[in-house]
Amino acid sequence: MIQPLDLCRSQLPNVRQALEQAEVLCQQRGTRLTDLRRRVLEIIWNSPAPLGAYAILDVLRNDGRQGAPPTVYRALDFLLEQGLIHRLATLNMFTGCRRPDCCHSSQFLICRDCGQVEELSNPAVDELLRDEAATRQFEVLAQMVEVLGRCPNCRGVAFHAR
Amino acid sequence: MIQPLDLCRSQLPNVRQALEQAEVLCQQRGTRLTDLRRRVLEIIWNSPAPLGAYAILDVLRNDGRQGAPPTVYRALDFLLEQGLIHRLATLNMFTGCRRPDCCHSSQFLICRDCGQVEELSNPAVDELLRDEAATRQFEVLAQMVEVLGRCPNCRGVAFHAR
DNA sequence: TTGATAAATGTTATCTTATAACAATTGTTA
DNA sequence: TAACAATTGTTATAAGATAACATTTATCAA
Ligand SMILES: [Zn+2]
Ligand SMILES: [Zn+2]
Ligand SMILES: [Zn+2]
Ligand SMILES: [Zn+2]
Repeated sequence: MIQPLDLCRSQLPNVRQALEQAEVLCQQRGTRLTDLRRRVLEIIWNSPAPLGAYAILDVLRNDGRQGAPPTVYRALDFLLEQGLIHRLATLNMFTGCRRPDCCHSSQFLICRDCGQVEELSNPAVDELLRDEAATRQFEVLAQMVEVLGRCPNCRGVAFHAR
Repeated sequence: MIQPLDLCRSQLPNVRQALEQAEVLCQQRGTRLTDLRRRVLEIIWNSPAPLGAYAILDVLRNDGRQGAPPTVYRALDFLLEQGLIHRLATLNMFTGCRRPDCCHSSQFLICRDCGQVEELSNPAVDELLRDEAATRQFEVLAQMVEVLGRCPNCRGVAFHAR
């Protein structure tokens, strides 16, 4: 069976890098990046666009592995806890974190057409929201900032456009 | 049957105001705020915390009205289109818009404990995100900014705390 | 090495959120 | 009043997520 997307073990350089970094981080933290968890992370990184839990499950089953939704969601929970992936609330999907080494608040540019996601980490956004919260004596626990739109590719922005 | 929350036609001043404003806006726009749509808006405004679609459906059925999920979702779609309500992606819930008259991007402070929501509309946040997007030639279609945390009440912030 | 314990995964069932498809009703206009 | 469009009712189902318990695997002390 041929996969429509390249979700097999293609091992693009950035994917290998992400996996290696995850390995190191988990070792440092004393947490266990098991086969299943590593594979889920790999599936997410191999996808050009964020994936939903059930899409991940499909790939796992294609691997020949047994599993049901909890299998995937537990792996995702671990990866979220470790900051190795992010959940996109507007899409109910998951995407690999570009900076899993440092705790950060991020903003996402999500292309409506091709699904590609860009992860930003602009401290000014974070500060602005913290200021607004502080003014109202509101304690911030988490931020979700997602911008939906169209990426340059899907807009057909000319190559020479500065 | 007694309602746990005050979701009946309590007609708090701000609720009445919101409904009247919705009426006016729809008239100006030539859109139809039908009984069902008005009632759904009223249910949302009567609730101290945002409501899910199925919670709204429960109230409608308590009204003695017939209905199924599509009944509610269609009304919600209309209210969203008209900018009379917002959808909170992190909660899958809906809350009344505080400024339905003018198009705006908003930020939400959502209390994890009591569910209360504060709607902000800080243009600086909007601009910052637009700038980031523009830098990357990304066309912005919608923004979702939700801050999860704890409100002053739930933190037990002292009354005299400046 | 073995037994006890904790952690991770498998499995079944169920819950929540959302939509597709089509029928019936209501409103609008010619 | 007939024709048409918009709204609502109805049934069924898709999609996302979790609860509860069984089984397996890893860890560690004896
Ligand atoms: Zn990140
Ligand atoms: Zn795109
Ligand atoms: Zn608003
Ligand atoms: Zn609170």
